[in-house]
Amino acid sequence: MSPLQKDPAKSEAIIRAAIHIFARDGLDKGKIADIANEAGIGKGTVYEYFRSKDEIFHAMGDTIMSDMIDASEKLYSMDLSPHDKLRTFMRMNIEIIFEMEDAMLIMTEIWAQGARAIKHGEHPDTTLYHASQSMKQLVINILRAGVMAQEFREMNYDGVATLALAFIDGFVWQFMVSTNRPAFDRALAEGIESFMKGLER
Amino acid sequence: MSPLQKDPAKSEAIIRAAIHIFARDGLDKGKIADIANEAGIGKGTVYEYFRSKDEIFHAMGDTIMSDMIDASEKLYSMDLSPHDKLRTFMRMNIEIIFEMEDAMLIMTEIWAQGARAIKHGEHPDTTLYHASQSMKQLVINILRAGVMAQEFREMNYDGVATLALAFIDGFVWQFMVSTNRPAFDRALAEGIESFMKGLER
DNA sequence: AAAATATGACCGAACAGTCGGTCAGTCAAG
DNA sequence: CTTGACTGACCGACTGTTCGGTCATATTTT
Repeated sequence: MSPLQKDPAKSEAIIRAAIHIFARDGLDKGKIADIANEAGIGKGTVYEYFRSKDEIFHAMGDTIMSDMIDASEKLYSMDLSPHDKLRTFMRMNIEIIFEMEDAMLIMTEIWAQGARAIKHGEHPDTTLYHASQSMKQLVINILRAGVMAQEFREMNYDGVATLALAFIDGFVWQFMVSTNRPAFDRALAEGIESFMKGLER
Repeated sequence: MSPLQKDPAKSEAIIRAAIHIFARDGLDKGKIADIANEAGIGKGTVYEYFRSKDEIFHAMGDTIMSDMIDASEKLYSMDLSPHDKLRTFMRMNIEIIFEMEDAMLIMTEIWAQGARAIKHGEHPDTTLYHASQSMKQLVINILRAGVMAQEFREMNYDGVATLALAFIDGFVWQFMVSTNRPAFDRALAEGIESFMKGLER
């Protein structure tokens, strides 16, 4: 289950290649052969580092999510008023996700798989679940600080945090099929303002 | 390209079966044989009605999107104040999408495919594109009426409409991996209130 | 130092399972 | 008898995984 040992640099190269290939071709259509090729190694070698295609999915998901959480936590620890922190958090999160274009497409598929697993009564991928919980907690902390500081109105924290995350997800989502970048930027600015306005006292 | 003729009832049965099977197993893993079986016909007969698996995807996408737009337009034509109409529109849209659980999972994959197509410089599935445009237009119409009636503040319509749709998408999205229905309902109520508050004059 | 030996990372040809799509034949209707 | 809807056994392309063998490097022996 845990990644096999050997050269960790090669293991990373495989993950990097996998992210590129799977984003381009999809989780099912992406071929191990192409990943090996992109990583500059033989097909057989991939199996020296990962037991199966599925294990690559998981390792890839872990990498992506921890990158995302790291970036969020960096934002979170910036020294800003709750108001500015939340505004920045949302804008930058969207931009980070957007820059990780490849990762974004993969997360979409993994998320869909998770939803399917839940429908089947199975356990969803726990990495994904924990990541989204920890993102929500970050937002709740900002909101709570804002209410303390009397910058925001009283609110149901969980509800507003869900709104904020829904907003982030949804915007990225919409963006994926948007070809008009300037219009998107304007929409984002207005969207954030409108959201912030809903938090005023 | 257009669906072959013959018995239209059977054609619909195939689409219905396809929606169920593809939602359960994913677009790639879903087997034609299973669809045929679920529709109560032989595998070969499927190919009397559709030329390929891909043509089934398209027909299925068309069916789902037109169902969704029909439902939205019904909401849109209700006789309510802009304020109530928007609130209702958002809540009911989320509930509609949520009830079409199978469709939701399929749309996710089709959307991801569209995003991939755009990245490749190809044309995305036009059905999806037009559908999302027409949803946005519906929201813009409501917003504009609200500003006319002095119920809403002045705003950038496109931006706020994008926010509203992002909110709907994102909420559904979050919900797909949520197992706690009551908490979700509370979050939804708070989310909508917060959103509406952002539109006040 | 040089030769002999051992190690294990690396490789890609071959294998085996899976499905989308085909088609020769069956069957029912007119 | 003719037509055409229907069927499922079959084909072949595709690709995840395996595995026997290669080779660069490290270690031991002489």
